[in-house]
Amino acid sequence: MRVSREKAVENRERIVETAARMFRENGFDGISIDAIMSAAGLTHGGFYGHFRSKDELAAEAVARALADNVESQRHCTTLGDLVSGYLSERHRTDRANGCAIAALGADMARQGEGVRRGLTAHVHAELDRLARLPATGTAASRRKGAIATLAGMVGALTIARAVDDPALSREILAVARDAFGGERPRDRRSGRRDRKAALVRER
Amino acid sequence: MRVSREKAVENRERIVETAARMFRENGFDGISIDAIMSAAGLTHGGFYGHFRSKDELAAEAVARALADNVESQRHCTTLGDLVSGYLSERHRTDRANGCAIAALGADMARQGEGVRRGLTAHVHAELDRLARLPATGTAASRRKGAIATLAGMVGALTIARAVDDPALSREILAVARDAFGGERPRDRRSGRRDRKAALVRER
DNA sequence: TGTACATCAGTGAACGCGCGTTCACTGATGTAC
DNA sequence: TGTACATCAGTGAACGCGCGTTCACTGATGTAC
Repeated sequence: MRVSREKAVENRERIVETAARMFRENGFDGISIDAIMSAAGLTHGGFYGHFRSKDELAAEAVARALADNVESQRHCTTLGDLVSGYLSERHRTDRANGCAIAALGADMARQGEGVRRGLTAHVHAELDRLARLPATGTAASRRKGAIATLAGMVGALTIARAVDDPALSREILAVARDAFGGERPRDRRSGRRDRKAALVRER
Repeated sequence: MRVSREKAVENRERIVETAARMFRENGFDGISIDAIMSAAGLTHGGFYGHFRSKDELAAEAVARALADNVESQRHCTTLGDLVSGYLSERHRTDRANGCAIAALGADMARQGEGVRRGLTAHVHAELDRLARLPATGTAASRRKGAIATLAGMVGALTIARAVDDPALSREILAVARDAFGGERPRDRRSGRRDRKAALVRER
């Protein structure tokens, strides 16, 4: 049964949103077109009216997921806020709505052109954003800091999720929050650079 | 046709080794039992004489891969050596023989008990090892450093592999090498803490 | 040590299932008059 | 504005394929005498 053009656009939108969540939760190979379409309230047969292949949907879904990630970090005004949110227990648990890099990780490298292009653009943008947050330092040093911070966040979240031991998982998140500039709730006042410097000095 | 007990043990061994490489290269879902058995020089029918399921092989293969990772890092006497090797272009390219955490990343969290238990044990051991490498610092600060270093290495390698832009990929590896204590070939003499401190100071 | 037989590692066909994809069809929407 | 018809978004059955897994069979190995 035909549906209004407006409704069709909404349906397509809902498929992409649903896929963006389900791919992050289950991985690219862990979820079928049928399951995505069902979750979007449609049947699988209509899929190819919207997309040429599962790969094409994957590319759009990853782009959407990454755009949502940027949007949900928009309220963070300091690096500390951003890192604390990223390395929170909540983010560890909520894979479906969290960072697509950490959720799809190594599988990204095995995906098609579309997915990888979207990811690359996002990494460029995210590094620019992270480099703009600190108030001090040269452009070069801030870029280096941005790369180290992004790598640390993605790695810590990936390991914290993979590990089977809740105490170790919590420890990894807490230490990484500290090391990569996150602020603890009770301690919002002190700046990031102090704690980071302190950690390094301790070594 | 039957085969000597000795040969059967060798065959099983070869299946695990082959799987350890192929899973890292292609992901858990990206490679079939048939493909693994063929690569090991056998036919798929014999598989269930050695393992109860693909999951069971995955658990053994991951354990093997992680043990190989430890073995191949045994010659590293300084943190700098270890980090430089981990964040090298060679390691980025050679997924099949590299770090299993970076190669299987987010998929680990979606695997069964066996895989995750093996990974958890490895992370504990690897953190202990990393914490023993620096000559100075308290036990607590060295453990924190170990966690930050492991997270940074895994994240940097994951992103460097996923990204579509060779220049960005190289930059991420180079900066992470610097930030997480790797030493550049031309500069082996200066210790890790100096450069790390320098980077932080710049900020 | 040699012989006869039981064992069992490996083979290849087969099974059932779920997947990505295709397609004839339906019926509400959009359009031409 | 109302009517008749063309369009096409969505449906559900079907296709072909590859997967994990099973199984009857083979023939070399291991063992009992």
